[in-house]
Amino acid sequence: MPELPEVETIRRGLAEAVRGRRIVGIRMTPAGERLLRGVPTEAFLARVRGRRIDDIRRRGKYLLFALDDGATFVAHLRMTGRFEVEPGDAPDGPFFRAALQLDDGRELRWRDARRFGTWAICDEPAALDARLGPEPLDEDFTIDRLAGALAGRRAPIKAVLLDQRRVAGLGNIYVDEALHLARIHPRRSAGTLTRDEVARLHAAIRIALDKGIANFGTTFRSFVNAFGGEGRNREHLLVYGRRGEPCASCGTPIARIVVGGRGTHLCPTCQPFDGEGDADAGR
DNA sequence: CGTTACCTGAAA
DNA sequence: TTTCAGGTAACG
Repeated sequence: MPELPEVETIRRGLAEAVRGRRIVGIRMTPAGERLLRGVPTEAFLARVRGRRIDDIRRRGKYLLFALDDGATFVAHLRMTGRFEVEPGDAPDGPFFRAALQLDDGRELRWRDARRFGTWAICDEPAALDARLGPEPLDEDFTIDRLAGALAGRRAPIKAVLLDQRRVAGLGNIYVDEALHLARIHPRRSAGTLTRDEVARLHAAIRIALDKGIANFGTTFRSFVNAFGGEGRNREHLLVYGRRGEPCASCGTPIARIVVGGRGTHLCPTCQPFDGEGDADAGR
């Protein structure tokens, strides 16, 4: 479900709703235990009970709750995880797995149909940097930095952009959108991009992500913000989920192919496969 | 490097 | 009934 813009949207909502609150307890369902990946609920509770949430940050697609003892509660929503802040007496609703109880009677509730999401306590959140590439919206994400991440890679550009160690926060939707904006075919071998193409891609990544944030995220299935509201970026997408619809630039029907095992949307006219080999719009 | 597994619901 | 799903880690 969530890529950088969706996680950022949730982060902003959570910052508004729960910053400064203390965690007074936890509710964990049997299906929710998997969240902790083997850490006993009691051990997790011992780390968070009584702690004040001083800040909510984001790194890539991770949500980081800075606690008042210096520890960090790290959550990843994977495909279908949701965080919503609700009154403690509201119904749990579908896919409810766990909740952190707050000192004002509300709860930070976790719902996750597919149960891929994870919760952890981390004493050294900087360790995430070893596994994650640069933040694409930060100053230090330069054209050179992107060029370095792509250099020598033979994998399709789309696969490289989805690799969180190269650039953090991009997922299937925004990669397709960025490649379309940059007029680059998703199957182009990453290392073959010209300097001009890398520069276009660099700008396109930021445009696609900024737009997603400005529209409060893209809701295709399960994404909702911290208050249960849907994002409105879906109607602004240029290619993702628009198979068969005319390209806004040239009118050619948007194609859907598979790249790196992922459904991939592109305009075969605006994004010709001219980098190597022969044109291949279909497939 | 590509493929599979992890789960389960929703859509085709 | 079958296919697909916005993510990632673990395979071979």
